[in-house]
Amino acid sequence: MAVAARRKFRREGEERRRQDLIEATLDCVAENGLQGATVRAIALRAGVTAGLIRHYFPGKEELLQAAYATTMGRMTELAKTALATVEEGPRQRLAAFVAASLVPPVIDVRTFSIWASFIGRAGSDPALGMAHRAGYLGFRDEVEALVAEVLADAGRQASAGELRRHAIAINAIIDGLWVEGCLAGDMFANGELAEIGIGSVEAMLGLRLRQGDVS
Amino acid sequence: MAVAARRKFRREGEERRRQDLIEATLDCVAENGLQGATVRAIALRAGVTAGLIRHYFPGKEELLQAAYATTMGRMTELAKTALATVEEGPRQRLAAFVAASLVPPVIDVRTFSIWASFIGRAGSDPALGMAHRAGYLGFRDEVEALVAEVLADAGRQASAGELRRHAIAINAIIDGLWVEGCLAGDMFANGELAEIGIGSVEAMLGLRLRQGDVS
DNA sequence: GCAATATTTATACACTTGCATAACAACGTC
DNA sequence: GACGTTGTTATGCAAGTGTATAAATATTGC
Repeated sequence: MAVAARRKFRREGEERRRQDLIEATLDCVAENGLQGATVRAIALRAGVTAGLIRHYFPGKEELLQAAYATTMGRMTELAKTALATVEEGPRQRLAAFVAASLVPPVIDVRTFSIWASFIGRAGSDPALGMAHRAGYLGFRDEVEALVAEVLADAGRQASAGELRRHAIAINAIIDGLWVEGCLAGDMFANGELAEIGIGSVEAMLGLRLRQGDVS
Repeated sequence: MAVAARRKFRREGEERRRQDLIEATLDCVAENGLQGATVRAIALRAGVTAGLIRHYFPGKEELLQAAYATTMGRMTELAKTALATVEEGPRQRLAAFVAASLVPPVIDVRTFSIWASFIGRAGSDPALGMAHRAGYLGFRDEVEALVAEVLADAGRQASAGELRRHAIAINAIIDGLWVEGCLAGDMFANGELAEIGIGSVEAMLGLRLRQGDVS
């Protein structure tokens, strides 16, 4: 009688397994929302059995939190990278920042699905709400600092209130274009969203960000 | 021996019950996401028993679709109402449109939670994706028509491409401010978002929308 | 090779899920 | 007031849920 053969397995490093589980979780969420992120579906995707999840996380809830924190971290990291790679003047840096936020890999359905799935519960889940707020404010402060540099570079002076308003508005247009780009990327030509984003920021600040660009 | 007394009930009209069930569904989704929208939770909130749901809808899926359609309809209806109530010139109408989108009841956590919960699955669920696209394009067309009127009123002429870009950008800033307002309304003063929105649109179009407003 | 360890699998359990069905009672009609 | 219609409740079921626990095996150090 063939005794049911036990499944072969390999022991992976702790950090590696954690990461795999988180990635599998994000895949599940992206495809079928939080509903689709069941321990069994996650385990299947990670190539392990369901029980293992509880060896690395106290429970499913903690795994989801870790997964959300991971995506948040990735998004802000991408934005900061875009900032760090441009060494030219403030205007080019702001333009690069806006543009980077409006092309892949920041524009991405998968990321958007995950973001929406989690953020939908930010209203009722205080922890999620705080996490979003922190991320948003961090992003906005970045924008505000950038705007301040740009205006200073142009020899203009802005009050704290003006700076704040500019940061809010610029942040909003990036967010709005990001959402649309993620949801209906095929409706826009390559680079069109970045173009519109930069153009809008220029209009709002009343100065050009791209030097050689005559249009 | 007290035989378990059967629950008293009233027969409501068909349309009334449908609407109640949809409303209960939206409440559940708003509070706990799609996960929270179980037939039992919905029924409890609607004041009926779970089985009744299947008397009015083929299944839970159809109830969710109906609920989503309802919110979509409400949002576009609110926008159109804002448009219809202003009879003055094109500029005032555009300003009113923007402002109406950035104050309650359009700015509302509950609506946002519902929107996010559903839209998160637009990437994988074709029906949802199409529904969003239709709604978005409808909204954008409205904006585009409005912008065309405004520019004409200002004696300016714009190519189709310019109009399209303006519509996309204005739509984006409304969306972006809407998201932030819903998620963190307490961070903004009353009317601040509307103010920022209108100001941004003015900057993008290069003309003022509010006549008497000297700031 | 061999034992010790703890990662991983397998199984079980209590609970929830959506749905099917049958019993019931509220309402309109005569 | 009796009566049939059907909106509504109650109950049951199979599948799926997260978690707890024990058994098994891959890996490490000797």
